[in-house]
Amino acid sequence: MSASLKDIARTAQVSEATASLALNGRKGVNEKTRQKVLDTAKELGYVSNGTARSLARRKSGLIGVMVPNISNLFYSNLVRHIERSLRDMGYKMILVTTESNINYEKEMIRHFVSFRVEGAIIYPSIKENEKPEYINLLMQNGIPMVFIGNYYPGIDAPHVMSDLYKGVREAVDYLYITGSRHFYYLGGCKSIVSNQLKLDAIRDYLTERGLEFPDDHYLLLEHTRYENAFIRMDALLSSGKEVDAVIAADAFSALAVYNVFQKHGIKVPDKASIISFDNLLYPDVCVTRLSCIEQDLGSIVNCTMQNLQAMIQDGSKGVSHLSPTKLVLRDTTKQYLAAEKGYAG
Amino acid sequence: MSASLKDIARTAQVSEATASLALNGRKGVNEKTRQKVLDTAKELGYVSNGTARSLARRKSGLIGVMVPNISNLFYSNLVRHIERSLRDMGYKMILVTTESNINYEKEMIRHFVSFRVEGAIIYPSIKENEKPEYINLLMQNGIPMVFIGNYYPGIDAPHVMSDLYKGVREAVDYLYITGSRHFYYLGGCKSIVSNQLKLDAIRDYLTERGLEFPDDHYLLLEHTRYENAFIRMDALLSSGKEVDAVIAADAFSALAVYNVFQKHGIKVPDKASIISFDNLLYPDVCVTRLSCIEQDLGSIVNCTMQNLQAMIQDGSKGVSHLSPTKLVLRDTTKQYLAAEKGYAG
DNA sequence: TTGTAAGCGTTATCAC
DNA sequence: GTGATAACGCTTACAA
Repeated sequence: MSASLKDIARTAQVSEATASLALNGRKGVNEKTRQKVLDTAKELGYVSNGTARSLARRKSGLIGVMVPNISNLFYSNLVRHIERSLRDMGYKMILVTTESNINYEKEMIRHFVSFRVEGAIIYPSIKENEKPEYINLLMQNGIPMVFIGNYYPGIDAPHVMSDLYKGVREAVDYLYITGSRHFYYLGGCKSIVSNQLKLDAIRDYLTERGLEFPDDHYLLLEHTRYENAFIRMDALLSSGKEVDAVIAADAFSALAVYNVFQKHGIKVPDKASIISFDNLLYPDVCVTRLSCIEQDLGSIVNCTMQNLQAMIQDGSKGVSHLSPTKLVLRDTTKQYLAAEKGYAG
Repeated sequence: MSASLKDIARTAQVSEATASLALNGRKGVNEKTRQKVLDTAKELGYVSNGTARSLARRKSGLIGVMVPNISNLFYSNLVRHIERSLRDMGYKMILVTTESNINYEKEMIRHFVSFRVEGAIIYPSIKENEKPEYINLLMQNGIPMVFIGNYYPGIDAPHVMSDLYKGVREAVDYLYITGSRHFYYLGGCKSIVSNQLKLDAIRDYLTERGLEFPDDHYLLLEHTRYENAFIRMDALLSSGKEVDAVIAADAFSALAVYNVFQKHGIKVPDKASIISFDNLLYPDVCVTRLSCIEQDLGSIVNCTMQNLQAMIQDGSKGVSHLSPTKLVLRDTTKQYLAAEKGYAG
């Protein structure tokens, strides 16, 4: 069906070996023969068989990238950054998604191993993942991996992510200074490290100020999305609870919160403030211009890549890294002190 | 480094052949030997080498999927649908993006061929693509392909996409009936079929009604996104042009248009209507609840998959299909006649 | 039921 | 510079 090296060799009247050398631009082959080989290759529409090459070279030129899904702007932007780096580095990407399903995640790890990726970048998202040891399959097969955005405790691999604890503390500090006292957090399961870090940051800060952060101020969102957030928040306000600060794990739930405040006649930011994560939606298309904790995808990806490259080349262990976040203040937080603290608008 | 079939064979004291048969669940192998093989495989942490398997079987189990990018909700949703189907069908997906760069697109086609994908699903996005023949590389290598969402004229492959012409006509009809006379279209380059279809639909309808649709009523957006749309629209209104109907190629530019109308004190939908494509953003998080032409991703993907499967199995040619769109009326169009025409809110 | 051996399409190590 | 030839790790006739 498709032309093989053998076909080229036969047509160009050289051995397969020379044909291979010529096609791979190796030195030590007569310029004329090279030209002949290249010409017949083009003529026959030859495309080298990557499968066979991977096998022979014991190198696939592939990097596995695993994210929960790509219909989420955060992940898709992350992937875009990764893809660009990978292109620059001369790798091809194998992108897979897990839908936060542990069986898919396991399957995809095997997929990576099966195709002998040279490295793996993994965004972990399985909650209550008691035994994430299946991840070790990579290392057992000599495949370097780095966690991005999050990590599974107990797995001996470096992680590169935002300094969420610090970022949330900074946000809580700003909210506290501007008068908020009744804090709520809307987000995912705390068995996931990133959520735990955010909760800890809130609780620690408030505790230091002699305030409480009761368990029921943590609204667990199964899918941290609009409807769910709206319903939970609406119920909360209808029950008469006082709430003047909400930190939401994503923009859609934050906007849901805003709409609920509107519905209940609570002025934002006068009576209540909202801070969300990420800064990926055009602020001007939204019902309100959200204040948010922006993550530096570029730096996260850069650091991940450096790690991975070092691990692949030197066989080094790699080193975890926390990337600073940036508090972006817009219309869902009070303006008080904004200038002095140096927060960007 | 990683255990191979040979290792298993040696440890389990059988030949490689039997080990292979056992691992692949083939019949004709003693239950005891099978168990022994399976056990040692698990023990050694064996993962079969997909590269070698592809080579030996002359089948990769891979389907190539190519989209312009994944940071766009339309594409990422499309991919999510595709991925699910592929999983059900037992294929693995190789997802690549082109950033609408013709060199990347060519490179990725070769990538597909190189790894001998069993089929390819391609969302074409290169404008002014004079010579899209490089796409034929797939067919030349016996790889069935189907265009999704759009197509390159002149390439002999089926396409599955929305019936954009009909969808836009329906929208224009609604706008006309509700009083609009000065139509504008904001979107991508008309060298791309999908844009051409939309423009034709508008022009044809208006011509039939004895109205004009001058060339400068088509605002070409390089990247059909917020800022660009805002600037163009703002300039237009500032120049004093009358505009009472805008069809925008995506939600972000539609929302930009809305903001521009607001800025100029033009009431939407009283004085001007806006209809965008896609229905992927929660309407309630936006500055206004957009009316839109919704595409049926599910049906597009289903049809694509059926085509591809038939082409792979029977070697059939595949057949193009246009999937109906749905006009969703919300707050950027007048309510007149909405009920009678049976349009959903 | 099991083993032998010939591929699959490359690359890499040698001689020549 | 070039050409045999042996890997690479698996599948699959065909024998045994």
